[in-house]
Amino acid sequence: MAANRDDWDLVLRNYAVRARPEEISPNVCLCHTDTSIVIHDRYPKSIYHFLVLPRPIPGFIDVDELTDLRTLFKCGREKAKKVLDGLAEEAAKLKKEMEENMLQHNKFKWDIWIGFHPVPSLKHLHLHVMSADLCSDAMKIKKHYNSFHPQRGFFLHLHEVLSWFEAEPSFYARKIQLKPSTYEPLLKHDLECFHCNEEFKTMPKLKEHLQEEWDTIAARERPIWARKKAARKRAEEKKQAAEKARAHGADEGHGNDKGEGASKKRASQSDDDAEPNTKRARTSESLPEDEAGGSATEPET
DNA sequence: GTTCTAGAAC
DNA sequence: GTTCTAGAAC
Ligand SMILES: [Zn+2]
Ligand SMILES: [Zn+2]
Repeated sequence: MAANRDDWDLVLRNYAVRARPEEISPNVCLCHTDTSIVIHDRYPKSIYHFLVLPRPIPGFIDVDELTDLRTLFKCGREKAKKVLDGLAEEAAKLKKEMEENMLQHNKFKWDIWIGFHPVPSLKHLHLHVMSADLCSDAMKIKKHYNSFHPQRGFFLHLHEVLSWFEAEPSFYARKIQLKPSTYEPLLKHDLECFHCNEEFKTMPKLKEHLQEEWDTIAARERPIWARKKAARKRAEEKKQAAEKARAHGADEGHGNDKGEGASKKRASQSDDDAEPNTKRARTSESLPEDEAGGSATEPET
């Protein structure tokens, strides 16, 4: 079962066909259902980067039909829709967890992209669910960058793919061909920042700029989320104080039933715990609990 | 998908 | 001389 030079493109399929996904290393596989599994991208191209893989289902869909988007559409419109809806549902759950993790570890949350590559390198359909930053050590070459640029056209957003089902039959028919020749040239496009469209001549320059873009957003957003958190905390304290006062009043029977609790805290403080904006907290891709430094063999894309 | 590295670009 | 890209991988 050695990972030969010849089967590098089967990594994802090998996960998808596992009868017991729970036996896959937790450093690789986050969670699974009867119809899908969620794994870490082994070479994440953003701060958060996951893949949702559909599992073959006896009597419904087999592994050959799940090679990529093109083979999925070839096996029928209704079948394709069911698989995509299933992936969408899983991605929505994952997105929510990612946002919670962002707030917890980065003190703010930012956009999340959900989509496919029309011409994938690895076999087996995989839905990318990734944070919108493209800041990562594994982001190295132009092809990587353009394949995830949200407006380049190569990255097919899930909502876009789903919209094909609502379009004219001729449009649908054309889209589901997913011809490599229409997509591959997009990967050669000049390097442009997806935030501000500035052009860069080399990847290192672009990467430096992308980091600055993210730092700027973080510095802008963190104080906002810190204030929200502080407001929630105050509201909770006020509520608890009110309950305590009510209970106390009932016990002693000396309540002046004005309904208003005792809490009158007026924090003149501007911000409880506004983080210093310079912070570059960079939580890794592990979601459920912290567990950086995973060294297991995670899948690549 | 990545790694490795020749040679282009600066 | 160093940085960076891009094509082969038996
Ligand atoms: Zn920019
Ligand atoms: Zn891929």
